[in-house]
Amino acid sequence: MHLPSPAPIDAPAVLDWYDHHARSLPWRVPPAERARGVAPDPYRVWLSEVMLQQTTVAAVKTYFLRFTSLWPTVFELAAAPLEAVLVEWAGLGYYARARNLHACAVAVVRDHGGVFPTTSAGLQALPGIGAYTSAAIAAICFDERVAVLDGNLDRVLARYFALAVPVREAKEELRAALQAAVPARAGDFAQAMMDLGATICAPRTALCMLCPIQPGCAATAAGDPTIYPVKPVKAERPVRKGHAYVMLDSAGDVYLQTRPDKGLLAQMTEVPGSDWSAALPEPSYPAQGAWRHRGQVVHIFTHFRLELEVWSAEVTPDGLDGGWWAEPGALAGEALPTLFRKVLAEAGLQ
DNA sequence: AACGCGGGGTG
DNA sequence: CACCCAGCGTT
Repeated sequence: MHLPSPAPIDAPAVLDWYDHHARSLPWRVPPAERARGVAPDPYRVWLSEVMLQQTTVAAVKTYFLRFTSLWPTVFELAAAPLEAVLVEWAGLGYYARARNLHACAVAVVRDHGGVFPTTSAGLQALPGIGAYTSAAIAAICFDERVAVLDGNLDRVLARYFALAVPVREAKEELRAALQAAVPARAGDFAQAMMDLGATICAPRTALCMLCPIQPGCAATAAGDPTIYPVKPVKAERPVRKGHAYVMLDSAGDVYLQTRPDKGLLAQMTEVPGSDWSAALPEPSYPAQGAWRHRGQVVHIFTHFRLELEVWSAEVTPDGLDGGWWAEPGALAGEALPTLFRKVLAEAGLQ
């Protein structure tokens, strides 16, 4: 429909390129070892894939090493308290992933004897594993011949086919075109295509002279590949404003509490604050004290910009309920998202 | 099908 | 600044 009688993707050329130029990554089995029969550990592949959802390789590396050091197998991760997983995940974002990660580990141990399912369909039934992640694990670990389609591939394929509409409107056509190209070395092919997107066919640059599928690329033939993928119309980012209250007791400990079970930053740790709204509310201090305005923290979420006024005071802890007092030196061990680490820093802590 | 959901790297 | 990243679950 949207694809003009495309040239098939040259999988042998892609694999040959991968054999020489694969990125070395902590969770990856290099192609030479894979050829000798070394199989990737599904636990490590799964963990890396969940961390890599909407997250860059550079950001994931340290978290991956930390997690695999603390919890080398799915059994240790399943036995860990959810709170410990959230603490370690803090800073990586999209915290539903951490809750689903733990739930998935528990399910694999409880329902599958600690062995991950070996098909994309079986994997997709687990928490936090969707179309992309199930395909990626099945291909990389078990060479299931399934199309592995992520954001990198959206871009590579949109260029290869000079796709005239936003990717969302042609997703299944792209999937079918990719599926038709998947070779027996399905795992290496999937990783090769993603490496291609990350290192050659990058968002702002396209090093077409190095690309193994340049001969069939419609965008290169037409001129400038970087005009693809066509962007959908973008929504404006609204501003929300609010207050954050950093309370200290006479010992210098800071008052923390847990956010609600659902919504933004669910179940993570915070300092008390106001609602966030388009107009800045009047301050409403949660306890008596000599409140001082410490400054403003600006934090960009995907769908809005947040401006928080940061206040601090030494208070008498009357009427406070549900939270706890933390020593400033122990804040690293709290499940604090980056937003609230900025707030605490603005108030002079950590 | 559209939306909510973090944070950091990059140009 | 804007853009985008090895997406998923909910509605």
